[in-house]
Amino acid sequence: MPELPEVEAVSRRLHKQLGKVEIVSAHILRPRLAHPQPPSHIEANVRQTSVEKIRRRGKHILLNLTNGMTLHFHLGMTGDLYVCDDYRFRPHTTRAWFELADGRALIFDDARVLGHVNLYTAAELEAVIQHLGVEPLSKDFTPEFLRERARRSSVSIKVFLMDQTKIAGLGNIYAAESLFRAGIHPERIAGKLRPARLERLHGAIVNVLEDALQSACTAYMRPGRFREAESFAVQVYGRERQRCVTCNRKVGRIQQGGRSTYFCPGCQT
DNA sequence: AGTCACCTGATT
DNA sequence: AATCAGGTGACT
Repeated sequence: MPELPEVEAVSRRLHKQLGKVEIVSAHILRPRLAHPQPPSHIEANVRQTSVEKIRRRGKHILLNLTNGMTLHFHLGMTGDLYVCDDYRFRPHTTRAWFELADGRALIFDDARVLGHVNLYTAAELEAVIQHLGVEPLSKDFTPEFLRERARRSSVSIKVFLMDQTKIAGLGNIYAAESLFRAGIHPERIAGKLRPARLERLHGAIVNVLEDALQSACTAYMRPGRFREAESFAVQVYGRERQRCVTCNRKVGRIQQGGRSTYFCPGCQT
């Protein structure tokens, strides 16, 4: 599920749903999620607080609590975070939940249990997120920034794009889609790309993320039905052996850093 | 810089 | 039964 656009949509939905309701209790059903903190640390310290502010940084969701601490979530591959109207009807894949004073519940739903939930002081939080790179939808993300960061990198551009310490929030799907839109082969070495190509890539990243954010927001705001027409239109991801939407050649798949990369051997050079 | 382990569920 | 998965950190 979640790369930057989906995580942003989850944050916005949460902002809408949550309001200033008191948290009555916390239940960490899978201790691994809170590792290395013991679940009791969260359970003991969130009760009788409420959420003051909701922020996103990269793929991380940060809930500032009224007691000065921050509830930190990372959704991993399959995580989702939302308010359920009745805590008694939480789904089977609920891995942590927070009972709210109005009878509702904040649910952390994560089939694969690869996500994280932690409770941090300001200093602890800083240590966790300080390594993150630029926000790609902020003013700080410029073609010059991308050029500077790519310059000394000897990894493939696909692996570079997924490095959270360089750009925070791109994952496997949108990295592949950005490279397709920019016409760049995923195995090109980041540091060897010419400025003009990096500039095109910069534009492609911003466009892909804006499109995907739009889609994610409309999709996530409707509980239940997902509207096909509004979902992000992938052009290469998951389309191995299907025809390229532009040149009609067959989309290929390779392995990079243990992940599948989809690309068009005709359009991406 | 590449591989693996962490988990579970959906799909082939 | 085997393979695949939108992530990340810890290992060679």
